[in-house]
Amino acid sequence: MYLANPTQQTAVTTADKVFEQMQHAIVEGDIPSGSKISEPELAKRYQISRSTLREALNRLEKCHLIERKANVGSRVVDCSIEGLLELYITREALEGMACRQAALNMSDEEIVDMQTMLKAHGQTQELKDGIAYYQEEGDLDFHYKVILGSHNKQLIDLICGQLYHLVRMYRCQFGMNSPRASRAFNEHSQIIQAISDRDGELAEMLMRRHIAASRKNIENKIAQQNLTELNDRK
Amino acid sequence: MYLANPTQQTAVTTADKVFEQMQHAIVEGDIPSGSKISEPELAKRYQISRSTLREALNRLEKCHLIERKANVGSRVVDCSIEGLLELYITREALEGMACRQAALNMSDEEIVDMQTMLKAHGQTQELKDGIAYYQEEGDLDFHYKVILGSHNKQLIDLICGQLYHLVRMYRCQFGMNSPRASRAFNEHSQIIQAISDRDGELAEMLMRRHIAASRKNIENKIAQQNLTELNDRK
DNA sequence: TTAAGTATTATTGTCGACAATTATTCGGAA
DNA sequence: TTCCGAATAATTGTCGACAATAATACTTAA
Repeated sequence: MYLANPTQQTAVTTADKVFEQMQHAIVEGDIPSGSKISEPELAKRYQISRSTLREALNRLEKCHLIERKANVGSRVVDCSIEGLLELYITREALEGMACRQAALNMSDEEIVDMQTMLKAHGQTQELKDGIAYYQEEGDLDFHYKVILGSHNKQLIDLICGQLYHLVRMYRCQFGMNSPRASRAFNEHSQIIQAISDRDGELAEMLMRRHIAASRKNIENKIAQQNLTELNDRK
Repeated sequence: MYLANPTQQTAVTTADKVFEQMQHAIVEGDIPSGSKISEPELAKRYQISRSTLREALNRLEKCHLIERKANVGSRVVDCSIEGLLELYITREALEGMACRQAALNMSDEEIVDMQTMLKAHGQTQELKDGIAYYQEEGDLDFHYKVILGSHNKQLIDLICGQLYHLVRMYRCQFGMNSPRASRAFNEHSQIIQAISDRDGELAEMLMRRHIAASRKNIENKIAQQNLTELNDRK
């Protein structure tokens, strides 16, 4: 199942609904990464006029899932390794700062809530160890809670409203579930500890390491994957 | 005069042109911060249909200059002090990281170019000391060069394509030209030094301090301004 | 056969009108 | 007078058609 991000407001207009559908389709690769978007075709497929389709396309462009060129058309962004690494660099900067702000601005209730989640998360992990999926959901939940805890609208909008759609897209398309389950759990624990200690500096540092570790893990996986492909060809 | 940001591609379609005009108007306060946007009225003013106006509005929304609510309409974002501080927090995170990446990724030519700019900048400052305006332009030029030097599309797009429109808006509307002319120059020098030393860690740290100092300077100005207003009322 | 230029087709951009939703005004009852 | 509700007006969302631009196919000349 798809995890809705918490900043997304409920779709009211039909353009909103089509936007959400296309968002799913792009994130999960049903509309392939890098492919050109034909307005007439998609308008017909979703049974709407081109105007409302274009409205939906504008929102997709806003969260960096498609790119438009004037008088030429739209393409789905393509998932390159460079793009993935750039995304993680950006996450490191933004989520690191969000974590620092969370340590300063989170309410006590929010912190308790997060600790509760972590506990539940730990139990789930013990039960379904190896089953990556819930871990992934838990990971996203955790990150969302920290970001929202920053109480900084600018940060929240940039990360949840824009970056995380791309994050989910890369996770889907590169098949990167279940990264470092147990280590991630420990790292989450440390971060929550720093936040409840109101230690912004440490919180930022730990979050940055957490994301950097995730990035390096991905780099390794990709390198390993390339190696396997190389061997298969022989 | 208005300083175009370097990532903005030349306007080709009429929606683009209207977008640019409205962008100016909003940044400079001709369309007041916080005011509601009437689609029929603006379409008439710019002599275009509502469709192309809405296209322009979508781009304004993309760079966070207006906000839309379904079935209700658009408003120009309002410039609050909290918003300004949140913006600077975000800048600190993103530009700090951009600066680190610039230290790693900038070409030698780019570095030379930036050093040349700094030198010219210093002479201008000596000549027109006290005249804030050129200083401001120089400041933006410097920041743009560092950001572009990161060679990270994600960072470049987020900062130049989105944040900096808001930065310019706040600068205009709060009348914050000429902040800390001589100190800023020294800070810029140090940053360039760190970049040419390829010391990413130091470069990030210095850029973060530079922006944080700017933020604190603004906080002081606002506090002082409030104090003056309080005295005037007596 | 290849290359360039032109004609054709298809796609995107723009327009004005209608439908659906929200805001406002007006009237009546407490 | 004040508050609530219905009718009206205004605004936003959606639609289909036309205009302008880009991509494709075809023709012709070297």
